[in-house]
Parts: sequence; C-alpha cells; structure tokens
Amino acid sequence: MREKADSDLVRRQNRSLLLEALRQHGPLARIELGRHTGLSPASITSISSQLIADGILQDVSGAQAPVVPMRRGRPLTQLDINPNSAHVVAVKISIDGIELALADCRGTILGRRASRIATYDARPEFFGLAVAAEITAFLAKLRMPPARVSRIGVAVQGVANSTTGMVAWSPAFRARNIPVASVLQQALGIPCALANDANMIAEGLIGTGRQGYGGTAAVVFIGYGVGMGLIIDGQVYHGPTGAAAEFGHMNHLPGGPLCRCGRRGCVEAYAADYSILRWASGNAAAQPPSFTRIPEEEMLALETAARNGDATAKGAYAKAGEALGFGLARLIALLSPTRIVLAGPGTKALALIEPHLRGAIEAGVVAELRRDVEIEVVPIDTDMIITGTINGALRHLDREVFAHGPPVKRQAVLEKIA
Amino acid sequence: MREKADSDLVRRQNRSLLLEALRQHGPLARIELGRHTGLSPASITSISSQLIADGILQDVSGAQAPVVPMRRGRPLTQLDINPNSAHVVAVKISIDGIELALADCRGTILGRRASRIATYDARPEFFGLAVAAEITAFLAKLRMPPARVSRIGVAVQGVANSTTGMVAWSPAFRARNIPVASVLQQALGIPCALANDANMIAEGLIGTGRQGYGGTAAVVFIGYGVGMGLIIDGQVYHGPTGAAAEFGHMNHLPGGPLCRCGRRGCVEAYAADYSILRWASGNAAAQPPSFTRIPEEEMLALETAARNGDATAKGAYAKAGEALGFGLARLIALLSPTRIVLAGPGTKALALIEPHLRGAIEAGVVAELRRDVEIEVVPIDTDMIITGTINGALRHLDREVFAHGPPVKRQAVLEKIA
DNA sequence: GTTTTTATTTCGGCGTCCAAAAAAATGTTG
DNA sequence: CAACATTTTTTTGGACGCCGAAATAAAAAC
Repeated sequence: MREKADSDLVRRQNRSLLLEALRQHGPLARIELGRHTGLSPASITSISSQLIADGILQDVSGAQAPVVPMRRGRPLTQLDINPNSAHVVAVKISIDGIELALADCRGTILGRRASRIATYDARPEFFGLAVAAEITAFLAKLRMPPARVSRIGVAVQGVANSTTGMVAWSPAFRARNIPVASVLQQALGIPCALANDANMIAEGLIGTGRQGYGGTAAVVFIGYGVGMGLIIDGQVYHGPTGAAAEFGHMNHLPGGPLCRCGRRGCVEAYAADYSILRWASGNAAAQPPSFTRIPEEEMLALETAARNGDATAKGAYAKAGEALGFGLARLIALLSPTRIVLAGPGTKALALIEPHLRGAIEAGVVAELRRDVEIEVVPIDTDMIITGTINGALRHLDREVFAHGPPVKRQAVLEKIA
Repeated sequence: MREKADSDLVRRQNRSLLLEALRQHGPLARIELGRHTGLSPASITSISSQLIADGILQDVSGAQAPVVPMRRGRPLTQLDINPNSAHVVAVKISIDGIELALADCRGTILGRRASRIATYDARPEFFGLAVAAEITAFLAKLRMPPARVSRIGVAVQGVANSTTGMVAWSPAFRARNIPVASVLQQALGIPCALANDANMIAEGLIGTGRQGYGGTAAVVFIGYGVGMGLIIDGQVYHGPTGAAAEFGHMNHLPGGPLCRCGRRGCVEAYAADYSILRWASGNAAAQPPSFTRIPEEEMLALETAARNGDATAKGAYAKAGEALGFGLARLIALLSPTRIVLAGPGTKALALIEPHLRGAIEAGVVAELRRDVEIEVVPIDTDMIITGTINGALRHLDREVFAHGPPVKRQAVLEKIA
C-alpha cells in the first residue's frame, strides 16, 4: 500500500496483467485474456488495441493453423506479444569466461556466444569494458542494432549488488567490487541489471508457468557452488541490495572446513562439488577450497565409487546431505516455504545424498513446520541461468516499460475526425 | 501484480492510504494528508468527506488547542480517526493464563484483564470456549456490546497457523492443534485472527512509525523463549500458513541440548532463559527443558553471578550469544535484512551476550553480506505483544473493512434533488 | 475595512472500466 | 443456399474517481 491510485495506475496494472497472461499462456484470444485477467471483453478490446498500436502486441490468428477445432460462432483472433518490439541480451559470467545470448521479446533465443575472456584474474576497472566489447561484437555479428536492445541482464555466482550494479564478491573473480551494470549501461546506452545466478534460475522457473511457485518457494542449485533463489509471494526475493538468498554461504557448522568465501563451515563447504571431493580425499578440514572448475568426469568417478560401496566416498555424500538438510531445516523454520526445489548437476548423485538430507531435516525442525513443505527435484541444466535471465529482463520490461505508454487521447481522435 | 484494477481498487487503495497516514502521524489537516499521500486537495476533500459520512473519520479541530501557532490564512481543520467507529480485542495466551485488552479504533486501550485460566493442561476442545467466556465477561464489565467489537486478535508463543486458526504447537500447551480462532469467531460472532506473539511485536514496531522498518528487518524476542517477527518490504511476513519466522526453533547445532519443541540444538535451547539457567547448572545436554515460567529473580541472580566473574554463568551467556549470533548470521545470509532488533527481557543481560553474538556473526557470514545490517536493541516490555496485536487488528480493519465502503452515488444525489 | 494568505470546496474535463447492444464471422439446418 | 444459431469482438453510453482551475472560506496583517 504505497503508491497513490489513479487512472494511470489502473492502466499500468491492467496492461501488465494482459502481458503477464500472454507470457504464461502463449497466444490468446481476447475473450480468453478476459478470463485470465478478470477484465471485461470491452476493456480487453480497448487495452489490446492500444498495445497493438504501440507495437507491443500483434494479431497472430493468420499465422498458424487454428489449434482448436472450428466451433460454431465467430472464430477467435489470437493475440501474442510482438517478438520484434524489443530485444534483450543475457550475460552469464563464469569462472572461465562469459556466455551471451540474444532473445526477442517472446523469449526466443536468436543467437548465442561463449567467450573465453579472463574473469578470475580480470582487473576490476577493465572487466566491464571487456564485456561491453564482447556484446558489441556479438550484436554486430547477428546484425542487431544495439538501439533495438532494450535491456541487458547479467547473472553471476556470488554476491551481486543490484543497487550498485557491482559484483561484491564472487568465486569467479579474485578481485572484489567489480563494477559491471553501470559500465555496460554507460558504454552501450542500454539499461542493465546485475543479479545472482541462482535467483535467475528461480526467475526461469516462475517463467515456465509451473504450478506451486505462487507462494513461497526455494530453489537450491547444487553444483560447482551452492546457490539459492528465493520466491516469496510469487516474486523472486532479491533483498534490499540484491544480495539475498546466499544459502551456499549460510553457516552450517561453526569452525567447519574453509569455504571459498573465506569463512568456515558454510553449506557450500560441504555440498559443492569441490567440497565433496575434498571430503572424499580425507582431511577436508586441512585443505583449502579449490577455485578451479572441477571436470565432470572426476565427479562421476566419485559417484561410481560411492555406489560401489567406497566408504569414504559415501561419507562425503553423507556430509553433503547433512549440511544441505540442516540448512534447509533452518530455512524452513525461518520462512516455511511450501516448496523446495533441488536442481543443478549435483542432483545427479541425489540417491547418495537424499537419505541424509531428509534425515537432517527431520532432526532439525519440528514436524509441525516441515509437514507442509514439498521437496522436489527438477533436472535443470545450467542453461536455465540464461533463460531465466532473459525471462527476468522481459518481465521487467513488461512491468516498467510496456505497462506505461500514453493514455488514450479521445480528444485527439475526435479532433482528427472533425 | 495480481488483482485487476478498476475504480473500486482506486477507491480502496486511496482510502487505505488516508487511513494509514492518519495512523502514522496522528490528526492531520486535509492539505497535510495530501502531502503524505500524494493526492490532490480536491481528491482529499472527496475521499475524506466520504469517510466522515461513513463515520470512520471525524473533524477534531475544535477538540484541542491548535498546536501550530496561528499562521496567516484559513486555519487547518484537523481530521482524525473516529475512535468509536470500531473496537478490537487483543488476547495474549501465556503458559499460565490469558491477558485481554480492549481498544478503540485509534488504538487507545479502554480496559485490560488478566485471567488465570488453565492453558498448559487445557483440553483442546474446551479451551476456545473458555477464552470466549472470558471475553464475554470482560466486555460485559466494560459495558461494551460485543456487536461493537469488529475484530479479535490472538497472540500465542509457538507455531500458530493463521489459516486454520489453530495453535499447532506451543510451549504454553501440553496438547497440540488447539482450535482458537474459529471457536471464538463462532461463539462471539466476531472475526478473529491467530498469530505468533513475536510477529505481533514486529507489527507493533511498524505501528510506532519508527524509521528503518520500510525494508527488511527482523525483530528477535529473547526471554522465556526466543521468537522472531520478520518484516519483509515493510510488512510482517507470516508465511503461507502464518507459521513463519520460528527463529527460536531454527537449529543451531545438530545434536545439541533438547528444546521444548522436542528437537535438539534449537537456538532457543541455548538462549531462552530456561536454557541459560540450564547451562549455568552444568550438564545442559542431560537436562530436559523446563516448561514452567522462570521467576525473574532467578535470572537476575545468574546475571549478577556472571558479572561478578562466575565462570560457569559467564559460559552460559557465551553459549547463548553464540547461538543467537550464528542464527542471525544464517538469517543474514538468507535474507540480508537492513536491520535486526533485539528485544525482550533477555536483553537485560546483553552486555554478557553481545560480544559473543557479534563474534559469531563475524565468523558466520562474509563481510560483504553483514556490512549493511544494523543491529539495534529496543527495550520492549512484553506488553508490546498486546499493543502490537491491537495494531495488527486495526491495520487489518483499515485495509479490509474501512477501505471498502460504497461508491459515491452521484446518481442517487441527483435523483433526490429532482 | 481592505488586502493578503492559506485551506477547502466546487466544477468541468479526462481516463478507465463495465453492461448492454450491435456488428462480425462462421457453423447448422431445412 | 438462405435463414438461423452461436460465439467473439467492437461500439455506445454511463459511472466512478482523479485532477486542475476557479471559487469560496476564514483568519491575520495592514
């Protein structure tokens, strides 16, 4: 209850509602839009014709064969988002390079590119410009004028401050406080938002339109690190500075093994791939964390060993499961989400992890609180970070750009007739 | 972005805005209301005259001496909430009885009563009716017809399910799943809401209009138990079922001492008064938790002992500080609040606790995340639970009852003239 | 008493929504 | 194949709520 309400708010809200319905349920006829939004057919006609005039929507009934078998009555005219009304670029920063993608306004990916530019050893003052140059080259190759790109989303592992647009700390960089968003914005003249990678996975899950993300849910990414995207009341929770949901760097045991972040006993120091390997090699407490990417085969080898009964390997997975479980138990006590989603490469070894994870949740939180939470595994490839970033950027455009738009000038129309 | 927008929403939102401004800043003139809400003077006149006609607001300029020294120009006419437009009852359930309070629509408490009815050994099927009888007797004594009470708020320590209106689990009861809200609602015919006591403290803090509760904040109550009220985006976060923010029953150390909730190693099992006493007596791990209220003198004696250098006593406070600190470190990693408020009787011994608490936060979460959080101590007496419950009930009325109200019938007025 | 100043109300216009009626577009039926 | 049935979409007219501008109100200053 913050903003005053006037006809402007009404227009914004309802335009936004229409766009949201179209994003969720593909092309829709006006009458179906009415059902989804609760608006009357008359209003839908009015709003949609405005959006079509603005170039944001388009009539797509001619484009494809009618899906529904012809019924009686006037046939539906399908509307959909005009793919060319805007474009967005998604950037994913990894420890060994960046990944780019260009998408149209419907979210269709038009091109991709992986660049092996230096990240870990990058100098903070040059990194942003290097990314800007990559984007420029990428767009040039796709013949996409930068002016037609309306937004850039950048995803990075670690603590991303969305207010300052800086990477406060990330395992992908040796340095701290690397400015990214502001540099890109200045260099390219395109609005840019920086976010945590796991939050973008959550954004992607919301975008898939699955059920169960309407309330409070947590998405745990287990792989080269441990991340989390927190969905509160159907929205990704970024916290005051965008640095929220650092589940991986939530403490599990005081004085535990050293984590990449410099603290001891973080969940990640038990459950990330480098941590599991470290446990398997025996003296985890003595070993510093690895900062290089672990080859997939190495993890597979460990998994096989554990399945074949190797006690040390099994113990490492048990440690991981326990840390994740107690971490989730603490999360449940604090937020009581309705759903917890496990995702990422680390879930491949779930059979080895899950019993300990569930045992820890049981030991860590009273039945009354844990009873209503569903734990689910979603096989998400890391590409979900890219699609989620695109999704987030488009949803932002919907709400902050497309939802505005000039009021209908009835006066002007009348004058034109006269 | 859920509800469709129409003139109804506009009216609700703006009426609500007006009421909110009046709750925060006492009586205000129309022009000041305009400044607070961003609405034009013309709209304020229209909305406020509607609210006055509905009996929700009243003109109070005659009531008191003008606070502002008379300036030039037409004097302000102060408006305020009509105290008699509604009343609310707050109920606080403790381990040894219930506490009642009646307040008018401005939040002024008109009467109180403490009843020593059985709680801990109460039979679930009779407890609600016993409370209803107490309320009836209380209102009768104050000569307040039940029909003029618009809402009842019930606060209880433990897991309160606001959806079902049942106390899922509470240290105040031996039994579980005790229906309260629905029974009161049925017996008295007054809408009733059940909530966690610490959440109500948070509600009270929001009501005081202090700065710093606009974003994300956590209120920790330390005393006979450990509770938390979580404020997310300026609103108390209740979670899907109202059972959120059970910080006290968030695990600190797996396999730690037994907690009242039946699990081991909860924060409360280290930091509640019974837990500190238990540590001071030596073998905490072996002792079951106490379910009786600890006399204040006993805690004071322990505090004095610790201040005089008793190592065991000091150790007990250190344990408490560490558990609270690591708990808060985990909370910070997850939600990165801008403010943490420590409150409750347990803060009297803060000098003994704080160094360990701060040390634990430092050890438990990276500097990048903990840097922006302010930790503050507010001396809140437990009475804040009552005032907070009243506040929450009134805010609910504002938004859900007063904000509605019929549309202005211009038609009807015109017909009356004709 | 007149002027100045500030607060509040009144009036007319605008934008949005909606219900109802009209129009459009197609299937069904004799 | 023409009249009818059915469903979607557009048009029309009215209601509601906000706002700017002008009018009115009420008090201090001159």
